[in-house]
Amino acid sequence: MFNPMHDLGPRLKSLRLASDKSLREVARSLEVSPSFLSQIENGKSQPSVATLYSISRYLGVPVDTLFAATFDGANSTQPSSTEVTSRTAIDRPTDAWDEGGARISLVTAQNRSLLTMESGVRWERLAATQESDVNFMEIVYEPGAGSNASGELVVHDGYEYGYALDGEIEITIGESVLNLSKNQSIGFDSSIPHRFKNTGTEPFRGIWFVHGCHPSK
Amino acid sequence: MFNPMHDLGPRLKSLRLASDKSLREVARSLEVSPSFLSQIENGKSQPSVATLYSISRYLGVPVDTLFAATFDGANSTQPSSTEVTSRTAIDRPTDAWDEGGARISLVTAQNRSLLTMESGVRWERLAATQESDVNFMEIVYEPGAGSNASGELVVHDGYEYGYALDGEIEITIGESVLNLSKNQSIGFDSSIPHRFKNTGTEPFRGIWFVHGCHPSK
DNA sequence: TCTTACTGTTAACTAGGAGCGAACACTCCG
DNA sequence: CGGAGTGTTCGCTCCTAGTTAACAGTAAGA
Repeated sequence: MFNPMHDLGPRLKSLRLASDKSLREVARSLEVSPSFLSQIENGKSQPSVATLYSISRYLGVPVDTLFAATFDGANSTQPSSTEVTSRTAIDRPTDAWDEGGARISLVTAQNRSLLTMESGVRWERLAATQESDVNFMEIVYEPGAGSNASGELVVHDGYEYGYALDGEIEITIGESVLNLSKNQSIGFDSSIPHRFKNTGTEPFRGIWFVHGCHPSK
Repeated sequence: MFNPMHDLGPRLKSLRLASDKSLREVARSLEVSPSFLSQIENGKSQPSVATLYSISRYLGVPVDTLFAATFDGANSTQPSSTEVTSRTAIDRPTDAWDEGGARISLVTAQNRSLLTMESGVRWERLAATQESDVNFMEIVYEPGAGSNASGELVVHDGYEYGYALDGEIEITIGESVLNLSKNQSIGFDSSIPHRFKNTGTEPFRGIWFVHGCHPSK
């Protein structure tokens, strides 16, 4: 299980050193004891929320940046050890449909192109334009359904954007696992290994936008 | 002395309510007792840093936005607490917001950046990623509102994609005038002169995706 | 009406750790 | 040799994070 705190102390320490402040100096300003500050920096103790807040404010750093994997920070989540998946199923939505070719494309619920996967995942194309490396679609994940059966993470070029219409879905991106629920939206760099899984009891429905951004094309 | 925590509970509560979750449901997911969560929400108790972190991650909100006064300084991470801007008119949504810069960006109804135009048009940013020429947003056109007051057609680079959530909107693209209504979607080449206008009696709400595709950047 | 299953809230309690002071070992300077 | 910095560790106290249990209220059946 991932612990967001395991790196907090060292980060605080390096921040303090970077601003060239002594431990006692900081302690005095924050009205805590030097010993306690030391314990925090060495992970031997953990501050209360109020203390953490005052420390981070003193150091001029948003609290979120102090956590190991902040989902909205500019953190360097690397592909690292994650192996790339097999291409049996369709990893890249961009490959899913033939080119549309229209300059304008209006789609109703009735005339959508439908793509059903065996795993309880459905994609319905929401627009068919000339752009080949773009996919605008409604996706449905039945309860228990996941990006791919094996549960591996997926990597591809470009960016991905989603908006949740109904239900809830668990999204794993790099180190972070987060839940997207109704009216929430997300955007992320698809080169970070990711996976979706509906862990709930009702179907998840969302508007999805995936584009490959290959300027050379 | 200013206490950053004095408003934390209510904020958590409103966020939970907004995502339509029961107190017990959240408590179960976070593996804390419902009673404790209630105490936190009512300011009768304060969470540990770890608990606060898991709560905020569960609700999809950066920790910093939970504090009453996010400190000033150039390094405030996120759009955080809905900043309201008002500008005369912006033709190209791509120019609307500053760069977000995150590789992953989760946005809830509460922490969206909001952009209000006087003409009854509202844009709420749904994701702030590193991509500069991309905009993923929820747009609202009040009855009678149009792309711009004068009713001129707009031209810009790239493509535009939309999905109608509520209401109906009249879209003029080149020679064609078409109506987009609930659950319908559209995609078109933005270099064709276009214009939106809500000719109905109820507000139009939609998910919009605009990208400029300027490889030269 | 009387259950059953939710909702959120409060009281009483406990165990663990937030935070302290004091002593520690070290370096640099006069 | 002081003294004045630096950061670290030990042992303790007391507060509070987090618990269980009971509470009151509402909505849906039977």
